Amino acid sequence: MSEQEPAGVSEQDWVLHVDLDQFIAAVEIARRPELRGRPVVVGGAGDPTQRAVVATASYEAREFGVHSGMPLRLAKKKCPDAVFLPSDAPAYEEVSAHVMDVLRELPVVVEVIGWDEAFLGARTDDPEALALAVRRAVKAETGLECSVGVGDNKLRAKLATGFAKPAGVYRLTRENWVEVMAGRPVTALWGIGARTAAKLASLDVRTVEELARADLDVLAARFGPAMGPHFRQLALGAGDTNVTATPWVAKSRSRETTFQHDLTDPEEIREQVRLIARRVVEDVREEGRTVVRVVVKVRFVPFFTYTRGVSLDAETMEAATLETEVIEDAAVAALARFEDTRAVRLLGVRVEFSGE
DNA sequence: TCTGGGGTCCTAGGACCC
DNA sequence: TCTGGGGTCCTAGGACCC
Repeated sequence: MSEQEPAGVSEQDWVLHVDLDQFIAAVEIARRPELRGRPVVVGGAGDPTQRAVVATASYEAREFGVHSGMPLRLAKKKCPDAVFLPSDAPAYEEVSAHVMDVLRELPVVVEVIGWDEAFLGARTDDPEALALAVRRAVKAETGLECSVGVGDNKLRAKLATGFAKPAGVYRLTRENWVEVMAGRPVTALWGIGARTAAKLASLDVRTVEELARADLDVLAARFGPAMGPHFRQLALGAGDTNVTATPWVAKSRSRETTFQHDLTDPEEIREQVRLIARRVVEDVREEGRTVVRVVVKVRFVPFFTYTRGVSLDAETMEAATLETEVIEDAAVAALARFEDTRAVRLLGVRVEFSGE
């Protein structure tokens, strides 16, 4: 008893990544139990004849090849018997907030990174036990299943969750990184998508292992001084370990609309931009932040997307915080910088805030 | 695969300055 | 006016993520 307890000697810092399983579909099924076991597809207004895409498909719908980002029309073709539901953002936000509160009850630092995802920072000698405690608490308090990745940094924890799904726990660290990841395609990494993968393939780099061995100068020449070396770091499994509970502050806020029918009348296009600008102003009015720039996005038929922006001078900025019309006028001024007369399928307005 | 909506970060090129 | 070299800021586009 005289010996001092070697407190903390066997403990180390861990990053856990929690991801709710088929979150949006799960929320819908929770409030309509009769949907359990059926293919459920949530997205847009819930009408598969409209221009919209899948937000989330239930596991049953995924069996038919339906997945996030797929046009509803195509989802309907692949799975005619699926139940199509409209996306109900406020409902998901509410459930999400509840889940995050449950996580904050645990002895961890919670960093929210999306509706259905969070990193947890913890000091423990048994991260799997903690992960199971997370799963039990979320299930008990919200009825939702989640998967938990255990890692020695954020990248590995995030990727581990993919192997944990559904409703499981998986550990990915420097110990098993090579064994698990080396042979996988580079798109398995968080931050490398199809475009980058295609460019890498032209350098004869296709797997994680090949990227880890790739020449730094070649990568830098192809992808720039920051991204090139960054990609190789990803392939080595290197990543940030800092989990912070500091609330996220948006740098910009936007709204955009894809029209069911293309717009061709310039007057109507201006009116729609004003309407969208007003919606953005409503979103941000309460926050009282200084808007420094207003950017309009136009997607012409068939799918050419451009942006034009106007920066506000000091005087206008001051007025903008008080007068919604100032933002509207700025948006119309930005729109006027487009010279195209092609039909428009999407309009968007984004406001950027000052750095303070 | 006729391709949503809301965000972030990086890069390239031009303007401008010394 | 045949014309360097650097630094910084701004803008638009691209890529990625959920």
